[in-house]
Amino acid sequence: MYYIKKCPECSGINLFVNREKGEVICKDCGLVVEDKMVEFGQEWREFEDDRRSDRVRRTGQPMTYTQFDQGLGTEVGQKADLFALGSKDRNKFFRLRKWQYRISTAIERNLKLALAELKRVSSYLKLPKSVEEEAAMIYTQAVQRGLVRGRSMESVVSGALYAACRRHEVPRTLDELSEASGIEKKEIGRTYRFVTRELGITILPSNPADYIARFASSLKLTAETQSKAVEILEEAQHAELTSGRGPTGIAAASLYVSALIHGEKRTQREVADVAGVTEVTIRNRYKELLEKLDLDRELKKIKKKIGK
DNA sequence: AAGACGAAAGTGGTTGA
DNA sequence: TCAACAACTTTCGTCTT
Repeated sequence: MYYIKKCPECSGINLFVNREKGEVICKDCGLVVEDKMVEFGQEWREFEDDRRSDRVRRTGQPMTYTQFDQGLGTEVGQKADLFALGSKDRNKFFRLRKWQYRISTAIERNLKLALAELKRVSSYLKLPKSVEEEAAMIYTQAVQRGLVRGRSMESVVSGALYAACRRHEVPRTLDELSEASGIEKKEIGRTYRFVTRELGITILPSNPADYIARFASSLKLTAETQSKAVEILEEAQHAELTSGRGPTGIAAASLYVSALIHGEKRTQREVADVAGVTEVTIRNRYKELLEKLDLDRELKKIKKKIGK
């Protein structure tokens, strides 16, 4: 086996190996560099001529939520079963099958459409397969619990994706989801909260550090600046400047300061744009950072250097 | 002229009575 | 269910480079 050191897509250095899923993910751009290294976690094999149903159900694997019926279908009987029934039971049989058909086709139709949309948005954002899979699972559960009723399918898809991103620590901002899906930001936020609450999905508060790599690369900042930003961030967390604040704002401010220190100045506007916050927020965080962590020293040093 | 800074008013969400 | 509240945004005027 060989090791990839740089992301072929964006040349980022933040490659992340997920052993369970057998994936290498670039944390900068979300590209799945290699997702078929080894198929971990799968004990299912094609054995000679077992009947399909036996095989499928022995372990329940492989099962994928990105297929509309998860690779498992349920049917009420086959035509052949009819011959075994009397006429009373035959009516019952037809009724049941009709209901089954109605319910399952409604859900399946919905899932087919929704999963197509989900894949579209996911590939637009270059999300790793594992995230897509998780989002599909969340969506499927949402449909089965009837949570889509009264909401647009697309918004639930976006909400599921957003939740999946958070859980996999490759967060995208609501703005990015919004751009990719064409759904309003607040709508995505609303359904996201609703769905996670109803399904009892717990989401850790997102860590600002997860955003740093991506923001830094779209601002074309060096690796040193990036790691300095992470340091600043950690200090900030230690000084309890982070709780209750929007993670993107903090990530943006850390990057801004770090860029100043390393003489790679970016304007507040540039940083604000990639982070999806306003300059004002950056200023506020920035001010707090300067007050609490005496970064003044470092900044003054830099100023002197430039002054020469 | 562009960027940085800060004040003031508005928005949407959370919380606690 | 409503009001208070904190974070964040929008807008705009002023200062700095």
